[in-house]
Amino acid sequence: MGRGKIEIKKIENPTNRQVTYSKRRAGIMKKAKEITVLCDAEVSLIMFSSTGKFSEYCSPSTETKKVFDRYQQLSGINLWSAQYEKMQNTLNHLKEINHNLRREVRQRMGEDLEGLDIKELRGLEQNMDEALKLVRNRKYHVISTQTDTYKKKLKNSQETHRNLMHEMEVVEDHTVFGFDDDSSNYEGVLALANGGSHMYAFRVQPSQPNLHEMGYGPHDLRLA
Amino acid sequence: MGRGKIEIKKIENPTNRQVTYSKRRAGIMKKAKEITVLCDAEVSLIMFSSTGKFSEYCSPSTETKKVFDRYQQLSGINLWSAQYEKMQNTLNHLKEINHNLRREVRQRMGEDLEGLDIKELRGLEQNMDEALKLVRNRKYHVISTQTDTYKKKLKNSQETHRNLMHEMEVVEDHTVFGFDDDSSNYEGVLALANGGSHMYAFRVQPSQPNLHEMGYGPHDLRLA
DNA sequence: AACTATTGATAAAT
DNA sequence: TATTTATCAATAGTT
Repeated sequence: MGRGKIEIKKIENPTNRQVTYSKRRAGIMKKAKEITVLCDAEVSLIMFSSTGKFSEYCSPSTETKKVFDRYQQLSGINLWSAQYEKMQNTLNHLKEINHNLRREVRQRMGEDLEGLDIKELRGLEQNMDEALKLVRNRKYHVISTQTDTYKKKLKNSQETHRNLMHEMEVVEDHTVFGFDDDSSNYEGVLALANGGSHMYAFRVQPSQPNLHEMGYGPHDLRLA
Repeated sequence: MGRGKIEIKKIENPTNRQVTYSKRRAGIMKKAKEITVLCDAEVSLIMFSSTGKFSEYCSPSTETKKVFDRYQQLSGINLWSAQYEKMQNTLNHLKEINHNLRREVRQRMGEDLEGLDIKELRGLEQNMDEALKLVRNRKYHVISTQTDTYKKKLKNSQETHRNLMHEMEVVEDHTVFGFDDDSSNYEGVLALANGGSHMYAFRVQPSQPNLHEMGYGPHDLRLA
């Protein structure tokens, strides 16, 4: 259908090939639209030119995704099983690690110790003992830091106050009660550090509720 | 192109429609093949007739799945977005929980304490202290159980031995050295329980190496 | 399913 | 790149 018939083989001249592609692409598109309307068919047509340009037609009643889904069903080919499997594996792997981490935490809380032999128990005890020392040290460090800050603040406000008093004395020749100069009363901070009955606020908690959706329900840690 | 032109609208006569579908389907298929060869293009054509019959053409250089993949990339439409996103969410969620669990474990090992305030440190210390007691109790329990077993075994073998000796005495009228009857020497077991310098064998370890594949490399706990 | 008159698609020229 | 045109291809209606 043109000025002389052509042999159906690759057009070597790139320009010519591109021109022919454009024309024939338009032709096929038109045909696809026509068969869609005339015959009430569903059509998905995807084309890539040799230069990589992409064009598609999809019958208006549907969308490409739906055609793909239907294609999957009818052809029996699962188009994304590979991807799916890979993710599923990663997921299972993460779940396993998660499970083990949970057990680790539980054991470090003194639960779930039935599976451990003497050697493991001894190791755990030793490890926890050392860790406890580290936590204590850290606590004391934080307390002393906080105490220093408190001392400084106190000193500052005392000075400010004293200055005020002094000014008042000068202006009104009047005496008011002041603070003790001794600032060794940071027992309050220590009391704050050791008092109260709050348990350690477990930091994983906020994301726990949704765990049930992933089948972790029965392993709930109830850590707080 | 036929005996008189036709209007492009649905053919109401079902027989006619089906005939036209067959003819035009063959036509489009041919066109698809031709453009594939002539223009070195990649084509995927999927059609469903109004009666549900499915036919496809796919250029020989590729396969339908590849065309779909490419379609996804170029069109920007993620065909599997729904399911993919769902899985991705679950995955991220698991990762987050994992991360938190790791921190929890690290904190219970005395690391990573910088982020905790006094109240939290106090709680952690208290919790670990109580947990440590539980672990110790469990250890002693296991030790005593093991000691009992040891005692029984010892008693049994002593008895066996004594019987043997007795028989030998009877038979050969000969005296040999035996065991002490006192079996309170389970210090050996206790020594075993407290001796050695092995750290607590971290039970998550076996599944750790593969973590790198999931981008957890830098968070490696080095717990053993 | 085969035929054929007719329209439609398009290769080459512009 | 778009338009034109001569020619071939597709197909609607018929058999």
